[in-house]
Amino acid sequence: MIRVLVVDDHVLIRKGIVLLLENYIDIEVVGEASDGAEAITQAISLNPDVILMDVSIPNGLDGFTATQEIHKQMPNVKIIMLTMHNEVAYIQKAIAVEAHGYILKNSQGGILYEAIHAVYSGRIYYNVGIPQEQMDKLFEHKGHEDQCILTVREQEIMRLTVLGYTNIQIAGQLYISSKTVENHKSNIMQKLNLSNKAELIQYGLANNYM
Amino acid sequence: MIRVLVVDDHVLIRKGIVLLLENYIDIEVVGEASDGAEAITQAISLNPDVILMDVSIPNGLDGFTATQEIHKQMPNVKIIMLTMHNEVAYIQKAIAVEAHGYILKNSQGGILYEAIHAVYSGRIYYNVGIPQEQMDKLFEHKGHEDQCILTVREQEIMRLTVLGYTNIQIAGQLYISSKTVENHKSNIMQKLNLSNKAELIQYGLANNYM
DNA sequence: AAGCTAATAGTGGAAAACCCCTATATGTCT
DNA sequence: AGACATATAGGGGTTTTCCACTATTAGCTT
Repeated sequence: MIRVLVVDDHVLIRKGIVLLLENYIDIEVVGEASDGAEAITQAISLNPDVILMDVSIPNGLDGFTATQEIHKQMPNVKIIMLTMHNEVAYIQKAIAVEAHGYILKNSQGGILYEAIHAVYSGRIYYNVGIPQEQMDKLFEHKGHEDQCILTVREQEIMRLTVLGYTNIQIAGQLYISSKTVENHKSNIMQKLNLSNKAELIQYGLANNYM
Repeated sequence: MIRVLVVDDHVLIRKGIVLLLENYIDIEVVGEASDGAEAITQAISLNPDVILMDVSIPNGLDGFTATQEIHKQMPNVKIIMLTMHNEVAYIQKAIAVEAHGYILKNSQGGILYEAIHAVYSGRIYYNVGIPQEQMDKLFEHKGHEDQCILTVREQEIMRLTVLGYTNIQIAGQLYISSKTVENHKSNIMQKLNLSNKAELIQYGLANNYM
């Protein structure tokens, strides 16, 4: 019997997942939590085998941070990140906090079951919509890329880009050349493994560069 | 027996909702759809009593637009918007497209059941986290909505623009020409008296077009 | 029937962004 | 001293936006 804790702030979704898991006789949902803090206390008191952790839970403590914290306190618990985003930045973060699994909310129910069994057996299970070779790279870069932090200048560029300013406008505000702005942008994209402007913007929005 | 169609792009969530509804003997889930276009075809072929419609479904045709379209073709079908956002802008949109219900994904399961019964009986059921008086105002302003001067299409363009997509990407998502996207953008700028893209983006961000 | 709005699509030229490079100055760490 | 990171800037070519127009169709309203 695999004992599972389900963490998601949306009651409907949480209940749905719980019902889904009830179909499997070898899985038992032992608890639910709706935010990061609750996830941590529940993890400690229930000592589950596997935690299904939504990424975007509210109240400051997001799924990644909660995962890090739980890892520290209970190194044997396996954690699967559950998210709607299959963007590289999110996957990278999941790898950084050493989540054992990562699956999308638009996976089939069976995937969820597979993932739980995989991480329970000590395997890594990332079911994402990007090619395997790119995944390999992400895992390789894990060690020497502690947090993939942008420099102060890059953060400024990110912020102004999210706000819709053109390279020339940004250059004007920072008293530099628009070519330099271009370079910063492409450095940012490389660092974060983003492949186009939309991903850059959406990363910026998701990370409050506004 | 109330016949329900469930529309959500995330399989896990959709299956969860279906399982949740299976607990009620007077409700039957007759179909599922994962995007706006599918929702419309399913609605026509299945003729459900109630549609549970996620707001943020992909492929251009969002839940609001799909709702409008279904209203046109099948005026007797009741539609409940299902969303994670309790922001006024979304509620306003729901009222504008005359959705019969609006509930948050972090409602209890019972709320879902209540909402389905309410709209099936011809009532309006908005379960949102804002005070009643503000809701009343929103409903009052429905007719003479001087506030939201953007058309539904323009709102879509605005949203995708804020998210950083290029004209060509937006065109691809909405199955129109990039020239049309350009025109919508310039119409938006004229309507809102904005003079460049940065102002457009910042207006969009401030008004939750994300 | 005439007028209006929304949505669609086009032309053509100027401006800007994007992409792949190279390059320099200035730090800091080992 | 050498390696590395950061911030700066440019060349040159391709793609995309931006802008100011025109135009057509469908669906309303008066």
